[in-house]
Amino acid sequence: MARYDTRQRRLMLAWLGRHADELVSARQIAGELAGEKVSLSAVYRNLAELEAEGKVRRQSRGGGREVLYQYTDADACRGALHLSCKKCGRTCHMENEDARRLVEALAEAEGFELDKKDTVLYGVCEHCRG
Amino acid sequence: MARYDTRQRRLMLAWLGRHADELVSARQIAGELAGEKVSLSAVYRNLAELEAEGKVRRQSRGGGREVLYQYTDADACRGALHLSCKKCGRTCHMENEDARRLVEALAEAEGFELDKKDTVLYGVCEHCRG
DNA sequence: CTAGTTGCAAAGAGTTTGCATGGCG
DNA sequence: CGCCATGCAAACTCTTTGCAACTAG
Repeated sequence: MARYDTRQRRLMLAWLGRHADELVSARQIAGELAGEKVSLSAVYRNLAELEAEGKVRRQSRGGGREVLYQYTDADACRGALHLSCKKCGRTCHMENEDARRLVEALAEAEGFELDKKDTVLYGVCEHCRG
Repeated sequence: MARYDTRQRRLMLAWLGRHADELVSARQIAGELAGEKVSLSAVYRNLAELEAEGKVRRQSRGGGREVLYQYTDADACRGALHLSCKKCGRTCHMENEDARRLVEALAEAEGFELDKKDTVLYGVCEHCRG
């Protein structure tokens, strides 16, 4: 995957880098890069590839009415729980120790085995609460 | 909304009642009721109405690749956290007291204000763990 | 030169909508 | 009878795919 370093891929990664951890739609990315002549299909194909590589996470909002992509550092995600802020759209990672404790408490109280990589907690982040 | 009591609506509610708390797709519902001559558009329109009434929750799986509906008792959902089982597809409600504690712990540890009605925790339920 | 990538347009899947018809009250 | 709901097909949106042209290595 991603064997060639193309102009489109480079532009996309550059844009994503400037918007790391934000939730953005495919259309939005294509719109931003339209001036640079990057087609919508290239955006979709590269997003799929980045998702397979674990560099992009795909998630939805509004019960599936909106599909959004998020460029993240894969390492920061390992074993972390995702907290998505409804105000600023950013995602923070719950610290591993806290996450582990939460998962444990859930297993004990409800007998429910939480899958961290599939769940996203929605709410308002520390920064936006001020 | 739902001012008339139609045959289609009655059939849909009956079927949903038999599958309460399960995650089902619109297509699946329409398929089950196809023999009863209920059109796909009626299914969609009634689902939208039920969602507006708070009797059906819409949620997605696989980052938006799948949109599923869930018929729930609105009262049981008040203030509860949803736990969705990836194996049996059922949703259980986390007890209020436990949910409250979790929300509090999250606020304290991460400064994150969890929105219960928007988040769904994925994993494996007590029953399926055996 | 060879193989991965792109662009475009067509194909798909899922969902919504317009309009005439049908059915509840 | 009046108005809401339904069915059907067309319209839409988002995403994927086929294929010829292009380009990185």
